[in-house]
Order: sequence, then C-alpha cells, then structure tokens
Amino acid sequence: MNWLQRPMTMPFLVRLKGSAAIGVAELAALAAAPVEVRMIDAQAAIIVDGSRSVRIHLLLDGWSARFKVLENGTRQIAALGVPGDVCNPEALHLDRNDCGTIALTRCTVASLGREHVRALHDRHASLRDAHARMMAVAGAIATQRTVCLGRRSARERLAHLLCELFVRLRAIGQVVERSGASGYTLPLTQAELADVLGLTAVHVNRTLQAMRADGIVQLKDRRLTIPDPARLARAGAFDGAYLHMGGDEAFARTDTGAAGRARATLVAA
Amino acid sequence: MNWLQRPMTMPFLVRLKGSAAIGVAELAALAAAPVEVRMIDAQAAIIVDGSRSVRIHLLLDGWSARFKVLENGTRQIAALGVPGDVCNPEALHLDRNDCGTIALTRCTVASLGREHVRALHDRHASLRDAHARMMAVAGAIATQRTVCLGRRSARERLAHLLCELFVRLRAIGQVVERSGASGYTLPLTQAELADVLGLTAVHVNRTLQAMRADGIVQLKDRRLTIPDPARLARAGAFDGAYLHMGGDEAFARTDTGAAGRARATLVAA
DNA sequence: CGGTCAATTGAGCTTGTTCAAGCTAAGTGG
DNA sequence: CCACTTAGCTTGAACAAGCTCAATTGACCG
Repeated sequence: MNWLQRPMTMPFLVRLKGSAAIGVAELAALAAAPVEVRMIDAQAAIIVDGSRSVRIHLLLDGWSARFKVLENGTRQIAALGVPGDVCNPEALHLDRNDCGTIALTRCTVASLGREHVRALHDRHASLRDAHARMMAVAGAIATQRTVCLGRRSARERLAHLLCELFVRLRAIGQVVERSGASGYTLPLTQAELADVLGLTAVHVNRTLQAMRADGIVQLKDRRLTIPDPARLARAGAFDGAYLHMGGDEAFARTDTGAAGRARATLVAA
Repeated sequence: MNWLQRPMTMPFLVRLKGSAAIGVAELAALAAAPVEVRMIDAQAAIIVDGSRSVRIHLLLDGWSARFKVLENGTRQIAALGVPGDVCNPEALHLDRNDCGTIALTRCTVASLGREHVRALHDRHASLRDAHARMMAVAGAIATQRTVCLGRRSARERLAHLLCELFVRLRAIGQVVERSGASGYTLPLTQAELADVLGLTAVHVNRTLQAMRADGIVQLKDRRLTIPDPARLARAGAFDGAYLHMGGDEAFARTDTGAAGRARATLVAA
C-alpha cells in the first residue's frame, strides 16, 4: 500500500492541507515520489547533528526531538516533533543539519531526497507554500520557546508547553475529551521535559507535583489530563496565535484586532 | 538615487549575494520594485506585534530587535537585526506578525508589499532561494538562542552572543581589526543585552565586568573590543557553523567531517 | 543647574540546582 | 516463582546563580 494511503499518514495530510490548498494533483505527485519509509526505535537517531542535509524527513507517527548536546554533557531540546511534522524543513535550504534529531518514541519516518522535494516544489507551487508555511510556524515556535526560557518561571514554562502541545495535537485529532476534561498522550519522561524546558528533572518533578496539587493537570502513565484548559492557559500565559492552527476555542484571545492582541488576554471557558 | 545603489544598501546586497546566485536581472527587478524606504528613530516601532503582515521589511542600516512583552511587563528580545537582515522573512507565509520589531538605533528600513515580493519570487527563483535561506538561517539562530537560554550560564550566553554578532557583522564588513584585536560597534544598552540573554541588567553588568577583568572583552562607549576572538569563542563554547556564513578563520572547527562536528571543538588562534 | 539615561554597587533573598538516596513497577534469567 | 536489574519518579538538604530593591555615580542635554 502506498505510504500516502496508510491511516498513519493522516496527521501529515491534515497538516499539509491546513498549510496550503492541496489538490489531487499534488497528492498524486507525492504518492509518485520516491519516498522511503523507515521505522525507528525509541532513542535512536533520525538525523545526526552536523550531517549533510540530503534528505527531508517527515514524522508520520511517534514523537521526535531536535536537540543539541553541549560540551558539559547537558542536553537542550530545541523542538519537539509530533505526528505530521517535518523534522528538518530548513534542510532544503542549508547544507548541514545544525542539530540532531532523535526518536522519543518508536517512530515512523518518511524521507525524501532534497532534489525530489525541489522537483515537487517546481511542479506544484502549493507544496512549496505548504513547506514554507511549516518552516515559518516552526520558527514561530522557536521564537516562543526562546521567550519562555528567557522570561518565564518553571511553572509557566511547563504550562505553556502543555498548552502548545494541546493545540498541536488537537490539530491532528490526538486530543481526547472525556467528561469535560481534555487530555492527550505525553510520552516524554520528566528528564526529557526538563531538557525541553531548560530545567532539571528534579525541578520538573516538583513543579509538576505543585500543578497536580493545584488541580491544573494530571500526568500519570504518559497520559496528561487537563481538567480546565482555560485555567492551564492562564497558568502559562498562553496565546496560541503563533501556532497559526486556528481552532482556538479553548485558548482564544478576546478579540482579533491589533490592539486586543497586544494585551493578549485569555478567555475563560 | 535608486535605493539599491545607495552605499547604505551594501550590507543587504552582500547578504543577498551570499544566499543565492544573484545576477543583474535580479538586481534590476529589485531596483524596479515599488520599495518604500523609511527612516525610523531609535526605540520606535518597525512592526507592531500582532499586526497583519502585509509588508516585508529590510533593515538597510541600523539595529533592530524582535521582541515580546509579557503580561508581567518584562520583555524578551527574540532576535537582533543588523544591517542587511530581513526583519520578518516569515511574514511572507503567515498572516500576522507574531512579535513586535523595534529600532534599537536610528534605522533605515526598506519595505515591500507581500504581493510584490511574491511577484519577484515568481520571476526570479534565486530571489526566492535567497529569501528561504535567510529565513532558514534566522531559524537556526533562534534554535541556538534557545539552547543558550536553556543550558548556558550568564557568562557563556554573553560570550556566545558576542561571538555570533562578530560573525554576522564580519560578513557585512562591520568588524574592524586594530593592532591584533578585533572589534565592532555594539549599540545595545546593558538592559537591552539583558532582554536578549534572559537576564537582568544588573547581572549583565556584573558578568560584563568579570569578563572585562579577565581580559576577554572591552566594552566602552558602544565599542566592543575583542583582544583574542578564539578565547571569547572558548568562553562561549561558540561554533559558528549554524550561521552558514563561511569565513570561520577565527572561530573554526577542527575539521568539517560529521564526526568532528559532533564534538564541535574550537581552534585556538 | 536640574533632569534623564545608563552604568555601577551593595545586601538580602528566591528560584532552581546538585548530590544523594530511596522507591515503584516492569522486565529478565534462573 | 523469586532474586536481580533497570528506568523513571520522588524526596531531602545544602548550595549557588541570578534576582530584587535601592541607592550612587557620571555623562550629557536643554
């Protein structure tokens, strides 16, 4: 069966269609492209830091992380990848991968040579648009992460991250609602969360406990439960506009005018 | 006189030519485009947070900063712009500007409507390539900043930033060498540096003093002097590969193989 | 001369780190 | 079925990097 038709590819198609006007011609072109689909074990490398960027990798299923290991042995995760994300969109334009990418869970990754991606873009402008848009959103996420690491407390960072993942996962249908509360599978260990948030595992643990005690979130056996998304958003001062994924019912701003956005207010549900 | 022919535009042309193969046709197209050139006072807004991204802004001269102001009144600068940079490359692909941009010094900014930029790209693939490449590099810088904020000490962050600016300014010919030492004009106040580095102005002050005492840098009257660039690079664990700007004599890695890059070693001068 | 902006200094305090140990649940081999 | 291991989570106590608040200095400007 063609990789595009597997149920597993749904998240990617959703993201693609959400990023540009994709028609049958584009899908046919994608289906015809020489895509290689790989299965990757948890903790295994998807892209090695500093390697030549000859292929573009699509994360069809599972979670990935882009990271840097520092001289002192610590690690910082610069970005998380969820199903449907492009692991290294900028590889199309740069010669080398500036950071490594690993699988956080068992992953299914589709990859395609740069030349083939370029060929697709030359024939189908909307594919190029989609690619550019995904790259732009990845940049916005990176900017937002920088802001969080620079100016937010541990609790805010954690809440903000959980909100971001909420919106991203909701976009691909991986948020479930059960008796009012929302939730999703969060496959990261506390140590991995720490590497995303620029904290230590110990502190993530304590922060998580405090938030649990306050009833803001539950995290047990890789399941995250959010009793009141609006409350979590408030705790993380979260405004999801930067994700450009629409559907902000739970995390909406009060209005959409420039003035309103300046004082990004969060709506109570 | 056409904006493209002003001496002030040099940095932009250097960056442009460094990003793709730009010929006379492309330059002519740029010269013919309806570009609006503005002068902007220090501290004035170039782009307001949350506004519709209808124009692409080129920073011809002066320094700018992309920033977010948080609910608690603090500010985080997510990126610095130096002459030749595109302020908001991703605006071509997203509807709204996700953060504000201000002039840190008096600036000269050229701007162009999205539609005109798109038209240029449609006619001249190399202009599109250059744009994409600049966006990719901006992303790499953001990633690197995230790593710094998450896992580096104040001193390392500061040293790293000064190294990065060294490379970026050298690329546009704004680093001067005098009796062995290198230097450039750094127009930021300590408070602004703090907003870039995720620190307080007080702590930047003390960190700067310590580095001064160690003879790593001099910063006086907006002039930064670096007696020994390799030493500064070591202090900031800096590897400039992510800037994709070549010319790493002073900040080179030991080798260019994948293995070598993994343990990014810095060369002593 | 008063006013403003930036840099500087001091003292006390907080957030988050470090180090170390203990705990739980899920394998795994005998 | 049980000893043994391992990975992840939890806890405690001491510690430190960086923050806050507040005051001082110096330069420039009108």
